[in-house]
Amino acid sequence: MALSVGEYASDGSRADILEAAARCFTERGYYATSIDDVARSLGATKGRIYHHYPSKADLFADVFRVGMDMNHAAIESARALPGKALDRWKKLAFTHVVQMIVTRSFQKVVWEGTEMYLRGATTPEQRSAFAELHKSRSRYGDIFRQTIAEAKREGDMHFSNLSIANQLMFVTLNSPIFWYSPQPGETRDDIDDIAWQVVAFAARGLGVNGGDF
Amino acid sequence: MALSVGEYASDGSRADILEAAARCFTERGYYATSIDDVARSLGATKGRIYHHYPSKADLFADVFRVGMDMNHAAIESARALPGKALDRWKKLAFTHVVQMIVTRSFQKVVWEGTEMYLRGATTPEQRSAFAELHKSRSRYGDIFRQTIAEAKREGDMHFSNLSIANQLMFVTLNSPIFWYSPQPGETRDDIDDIAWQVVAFAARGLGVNGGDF
DNA sequence: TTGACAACATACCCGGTAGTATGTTCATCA
DNA sequence: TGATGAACATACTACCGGGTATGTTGTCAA
Repeated sequence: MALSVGEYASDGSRADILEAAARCFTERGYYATSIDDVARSLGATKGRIYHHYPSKADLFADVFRVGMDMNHAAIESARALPGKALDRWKKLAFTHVVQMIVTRSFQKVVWEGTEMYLRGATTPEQRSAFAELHKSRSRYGDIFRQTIAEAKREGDMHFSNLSIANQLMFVTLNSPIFWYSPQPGETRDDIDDIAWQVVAFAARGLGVNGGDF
Repeated sequence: MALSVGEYASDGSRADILEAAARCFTERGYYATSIDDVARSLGATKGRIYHHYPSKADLFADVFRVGMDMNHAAIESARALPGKALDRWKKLAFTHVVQMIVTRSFQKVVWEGTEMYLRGATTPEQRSAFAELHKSRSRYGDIFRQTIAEAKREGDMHFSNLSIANQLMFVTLNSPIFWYSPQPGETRDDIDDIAWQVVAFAARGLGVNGGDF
């Protein structure tokens, strides 16, 4: 079950800042977003943000952290589901895609933060904080990776190279952060329908037989 | 057949600048890349770059343009191939993926440029130049979109929503720009093998029967 | 030989932005 | 009720980076 941002902020006042920051970073990216932009979108000034966060990078990292925490929490119940790995994967994948859609801002920050870390675009001080976040993201990714490896051993998936298959799966499941935009009058069922199409594409891509479910 | 960057630069001297700019923009992104960075990676100074390009945005746009021109040229021979749409798509998709791998720097700029245009992060002056580039990219995308639509009519593909399927296909075929990195001692065959795995994933995702080819 | 221009390098300006130092207001509690 | 500190706003500084203005060097043509 998805929780609100407030549940992951260290206090209530930070929640608003986090959401505003997530929106700004998503729309313009890290470097093109100024602290004044975030403050303006809150109807406030820099003072408010610097009172809660020591630097722009720390604010960004906190959005990253909350995004990952929400992801871990969302798949918690599906992680240890008994039965076939394929069924567990379907549940995990669907939950993940819905999460990409409904918490899109935070997930784009997770994406950008990961890219920043991987290309080493961080100062030494921030590097350790980013390393921790990246480990959290790796643990999350490994859950999926191990699940599809198991599903392959059980004969329910057919792909040749695990690493490549894993990359293709993730890029597919993550892709709504790039192309999804909320439509007026859209219901939860509409989102579920989109999510299933994404999961179906990934499932077939991974070599699941009769992938239309 | 892929041509070198020099073929697309308006003169020889610009080619080096374009390649250096593509590398820098790819590694750090548009905003985090300074003109001095590009100049330094050339062993030169700003003067050289501003002698050939009026602004940073124009340089970026030219990298974008060259990237798209290379893509159009690469699929030229496969565009009007006779026979089934599915076979045409396989050729197009494979060519595209190889292109993403071997011209990775330029393609990441195309990606970022498209995102910048779509979220309107451009000044009014640049907007018209970017609009032209975006149209070029749309024409390119439509070739694939029409091909999979035709393949579906011919009963060789099975997906529910064309727009979503198209997005998922493209994000899959483009994904090497995010996760591929050249390995020491890698041959053209190795790259072809990776490309086929990507195409196979996309083909199965689009509902091609017996997608292992 | 010289003048003219391309192809740069150097030196400088200036706006924007991260970060800081210093108010100001309000609630809480001894 | 006065003192204290949290939660901000305001005012300021320092620096970085895009862009420009001005040298400098080599080449080539007349």
